[in-house]
Amino acid sequence: MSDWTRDFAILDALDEASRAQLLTHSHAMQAPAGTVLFREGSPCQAYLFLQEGQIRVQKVGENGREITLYRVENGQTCIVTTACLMSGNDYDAEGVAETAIQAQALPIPAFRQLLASSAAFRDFVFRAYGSRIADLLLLIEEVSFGRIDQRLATCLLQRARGQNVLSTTHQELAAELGSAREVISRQLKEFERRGWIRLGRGQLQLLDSDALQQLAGK
Amino acid sequence: MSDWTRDFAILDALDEASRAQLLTHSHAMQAPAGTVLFREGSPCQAYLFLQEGQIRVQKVGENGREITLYRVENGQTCIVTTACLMSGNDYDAEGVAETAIQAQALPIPAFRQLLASSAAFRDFVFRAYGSRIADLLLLIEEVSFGRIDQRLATCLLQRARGQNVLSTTHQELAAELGSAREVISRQLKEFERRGWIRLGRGQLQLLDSDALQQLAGK
DNA sequence: CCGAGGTCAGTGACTAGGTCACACAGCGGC
DNA sequence: GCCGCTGTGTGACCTAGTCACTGACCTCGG
Repeated sequence: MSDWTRDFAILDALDEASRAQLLTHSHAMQAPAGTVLFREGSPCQAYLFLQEGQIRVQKVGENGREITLYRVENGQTCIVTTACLMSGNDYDAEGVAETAIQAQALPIPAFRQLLASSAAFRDFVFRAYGSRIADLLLLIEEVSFGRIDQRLATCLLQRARGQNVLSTTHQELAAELGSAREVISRQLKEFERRGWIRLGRGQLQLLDSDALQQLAGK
Repeated sequence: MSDWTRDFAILDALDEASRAQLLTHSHAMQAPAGTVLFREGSPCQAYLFLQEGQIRVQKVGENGREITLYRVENGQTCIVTTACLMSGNDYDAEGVAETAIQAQALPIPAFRQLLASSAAFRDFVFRAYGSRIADLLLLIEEVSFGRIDQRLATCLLQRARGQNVLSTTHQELAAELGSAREVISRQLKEFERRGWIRLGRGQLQLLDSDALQQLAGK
């Protein structure tokens, strides 16, 4: 068994006994892209350390509209899972693997035990948890008070990550922002009219990132 | 010093040593109604057990619009505070005493120490924390996908708590829901037109709670 | 190669909700 | 009574979401 804990920078401070516990009690798991890892109402069984891939956590409304709450990436853990573990409630959001994923799962009893025995582990868990709450509050602020064009611009820049072509559908962007496909289509059309982007089926090219940046940062 | 820990049902399971620690390290504090307990950017210094009164935690947008995130009531603790304590970040929301409050404050070092030494204390903290996350997710869902008339109806019933007259302004209701005063005024007018409520300056009377209930529960 | 069916995007008409500007009513203090 | 403050009402306008429908492109099977 390789010592995957070394890949989690924040576990550096972990004492050797706790590290050993973590290694013996956790088990590797993987899932292909598209797997629904949990949905609303599922019970929560293990604490997850994500080693490879990306998980999108979202809320789905009755009318079918979706909104992405946050993403879990390499070396992170899932806050909703943590919340469920700690409160003992079922999941109240949905988690989907966006790419193939590779993770380590730590079952509840071992999780509780480690939480009790290791200050460093507690610190890791809490720090991750606390900073995600901040993200959720920010999301509430944006959804409540933000403009959709601004949020869309931000979203495009985030997804592009320096690249200037990104492959995605209007529907996906809408689900990301909790908006409707038509609204996104119209906004993108407007961006194109202004010469900021070029639209294509299933993809879109950034022509003027600076303009987007300026809109996003307003 | 009276043993206020007895007032917190969930602290029942606390062992005597931890209880004694809690008592010696915490100090009483109070504040009159309207006090701003913390705002965005304030550092967080203590874990709070609210003994008396009510705290509203809200986000304030740039344009001055507000939205209530949740309330802390008798015998509860403040999740954002917990999050800040655990992650070490500053507050990213604002807390206002809605009534005069009486609380016990537990400074960070003692908080961390108790978290380390007492499983029961950990359980208390986590359980409170986890269930509040669920509230936040629900709020995101409502703000993103919910209808304002429905949310307003729910809000009226909650505030009324069985009474049929409640004293509040349209502005306050708007701040509660993260909406605009005019929107709330118009909705209330519509409710009145339907004979569900009667409007008065600074107050409002519920005439047909059942109708509101039905709208709220749809 | 062609057509069927699926996915993706575009569009007009309409509704819900938020913004702005302003009028006016109730109410307390002088 | 008059002033000034707070709370409410309202019309015009704008942004965002909904609904219904069209057409473009893509793949796959015949």
